[in-house]
Amino acid sequence: MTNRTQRAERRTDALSKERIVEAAIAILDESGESALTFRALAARLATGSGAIYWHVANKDDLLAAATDDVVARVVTDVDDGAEPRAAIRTVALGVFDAIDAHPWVGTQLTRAPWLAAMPRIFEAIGGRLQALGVPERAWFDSVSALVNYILGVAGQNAANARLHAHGTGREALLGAVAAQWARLDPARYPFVHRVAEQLPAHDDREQFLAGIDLILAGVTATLPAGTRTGSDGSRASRS
Amino acid sequence: MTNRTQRAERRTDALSKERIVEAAIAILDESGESALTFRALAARLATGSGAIYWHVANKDDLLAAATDDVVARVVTDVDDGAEPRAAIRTVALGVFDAIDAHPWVGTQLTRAPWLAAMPRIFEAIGGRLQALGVPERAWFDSVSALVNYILGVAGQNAANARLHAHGTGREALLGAVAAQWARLDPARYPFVHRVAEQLPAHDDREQFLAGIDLILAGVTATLPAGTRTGSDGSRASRS
DNA sequence: ACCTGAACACCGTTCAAGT
DNA sequence: ACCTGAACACCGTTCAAGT
Repeated sequence: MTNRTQRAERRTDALSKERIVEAAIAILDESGESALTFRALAARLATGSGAIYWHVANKDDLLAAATDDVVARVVTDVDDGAEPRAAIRTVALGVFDAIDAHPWVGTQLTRAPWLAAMPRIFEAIGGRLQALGVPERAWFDSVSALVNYILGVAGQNAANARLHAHGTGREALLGAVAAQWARLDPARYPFVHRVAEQLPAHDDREQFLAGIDLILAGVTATLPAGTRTGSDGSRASRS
Repeated sequence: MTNRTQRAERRTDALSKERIVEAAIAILDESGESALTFRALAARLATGSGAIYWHVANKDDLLAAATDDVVARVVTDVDDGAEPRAAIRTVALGVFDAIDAHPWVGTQLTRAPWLAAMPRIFEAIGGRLQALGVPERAWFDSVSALVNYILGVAGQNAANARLHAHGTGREALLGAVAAQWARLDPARYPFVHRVAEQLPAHDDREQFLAGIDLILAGVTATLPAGTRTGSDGSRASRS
């Protein structure tokens, strides 16, 4: 009987998967992916490194749980009544911003795409494709295209953030890449030369959205005749 | 004088960055990313681990060189006279197949996108967008969309390959994911449920191409009026 | 100039021992 | 049932010492 109440009144500092994941996210956000070690985690939780293994299978399991935590927060609260294309843009931007705030999420998403976070993204986007009038046989290819694009950007941003952590600022990084591209043989890399000029000034978030709009334009263009409704979503948004 | 000829007649087993990269690729292909250690590399090259550091800055440098090696082979030999859309598909498929054959390339490409391999892909695809009539202000966003999509798929494939290495076969993996998706609450994940059925039967390569076609359809759809030529590349290819 | 290999400062993970 | 922390089997990287 007393056991019962004791368990209910469990001290808040008792170890649990939730508290471990929470601490892991804090370390990842504060100090980056390389700072998350079982020793650092144990120190922050004031326990032994072995204790963590009682609640978590291994480091991959821990990272998967942390990633799912962040993604779940983003994907769920999107207005259900919104126009499908707008809703897809909102979801995609949500994932983009989440990775901007937690770059390690980008790394995880591209390394372990089958984890719990993935169905969340699939559902959030896929449901809207359906509403858009995309025929069922094209569903899978269409979500897949959008999600793979999002994951590609996620990986890039995470990689850039890794450099930022090493001291390089965003401008310095873009400048260095632009300079490297400008140094390539113009005869063999004419296109890269032209694009290099646009690189330092471009806005990551705007370019991300432009890509989403491009894919949505493709989805709309391949819609069965007579189903097309609303704008084609290809307008370059400037806000 | 004798030094001169001696250097020219250097034994083929002398250490060099090329030989190190070659050995690294062999280890990566034969035994996967986790098998590439400086100790294993030193053993294969019959030298000390420290010797490798004379020719290579660190492990990242080594992986970047190995990746560039593989990508360079793929991207260069694409027919220059081909129709732009067909050429883009060829380049994309080349990268896809390279990652299929060397999954570790996918990991690297998504982790270090600014490396030497990236301008190669940008040029190969961007040049064709130009030929397609895409206006200059849309170049950057368009290549970026295509390349990010390719990188997204690259990451996925690499992740899947990591599982394959751990013993799980492709069918078993797809089956497990499909089963996991089918177990989700149908009320909250209706779309995922429907798509789960298509998952085990789908062809990765075809789906990849479908995504490329979707983006190309979007590029075509947003082309200035009067510029559109040829097919819109949106045909769902079944072979 | 280039190579050797022991040593350093770490990791993730395990496990006997405790409560 | 849960926690402790030393120990194990690794890593990437460095560096004095060799040739």
